[in-house]
Amino acid sequence: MIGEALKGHLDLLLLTILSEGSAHGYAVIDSLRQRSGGLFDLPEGTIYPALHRLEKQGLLKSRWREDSPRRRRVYELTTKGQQALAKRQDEWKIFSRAVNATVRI
Amino acid sequence: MIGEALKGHLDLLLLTILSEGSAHGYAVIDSLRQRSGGLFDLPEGTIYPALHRLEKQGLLKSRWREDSPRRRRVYELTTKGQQALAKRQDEWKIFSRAVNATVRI
DNA sequence: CTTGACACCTAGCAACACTAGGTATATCAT
DNA sequence: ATGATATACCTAGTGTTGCTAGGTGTCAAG
Repeated sequence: MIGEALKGHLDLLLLTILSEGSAHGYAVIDSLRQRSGGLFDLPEGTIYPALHRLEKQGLLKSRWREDSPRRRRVYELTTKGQQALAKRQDEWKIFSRAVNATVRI
Repeated sequence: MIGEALKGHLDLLLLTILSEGSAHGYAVIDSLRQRSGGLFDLPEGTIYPALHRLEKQGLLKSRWREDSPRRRRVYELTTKGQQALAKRQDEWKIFSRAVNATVRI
């Protein structure tokens, strides 16, 4: 990635992906890579702890999917997670606008 | 500020401010507050260490301005700092575009 | 049967913004 | 005079975070 740029914005990305349907960790990594045009090619050591953190905060809930050939932990947004997503979207808009205003782009 | 959102983007802001003329720390804080519409109201404990860091990296150079009533350390961009600014601007564009693409704003 | 993709996990690290304290000078109101 | 406020600088320590680097195990392809 680009240094420390992602810090503080990863939650928004994860919540966004999961707002469009439940998914397991590895699939989230793929989605992020595809939707960002390859920029967000994040290591597992970034994604898994982040998902655990979000679940701990009550924004996600997970279950083991046993019917698939491989064991997978599938995450989905909680109601609280949906509200958090809306808030993070607002914060991103405000933040990016403020950066653009400061940098004059 | 908004949590950890600023992390990794502060250098871009500081280099931008100083690219438009030399300034001392306190003035930089004011500029950031004004240009961001009040959002970037950053504490001195954020600004001063950041300026020191940038100077250590050779992107800024500073001198004590003695002719003003108060002692002030005035910073200005080096050539290396100008190049770094251009790079940070590119990175910000790429990053914000990728976030917007992922979030679909 | 070994290589690689899939799929999960975590301890420890490095970087960063920030808190909370400090020093000192100038200005303004009481 | 004097206390308060704004200006102007500094830094040790903290908390959060993304990432590195290691690990386990399954499955398909060569």
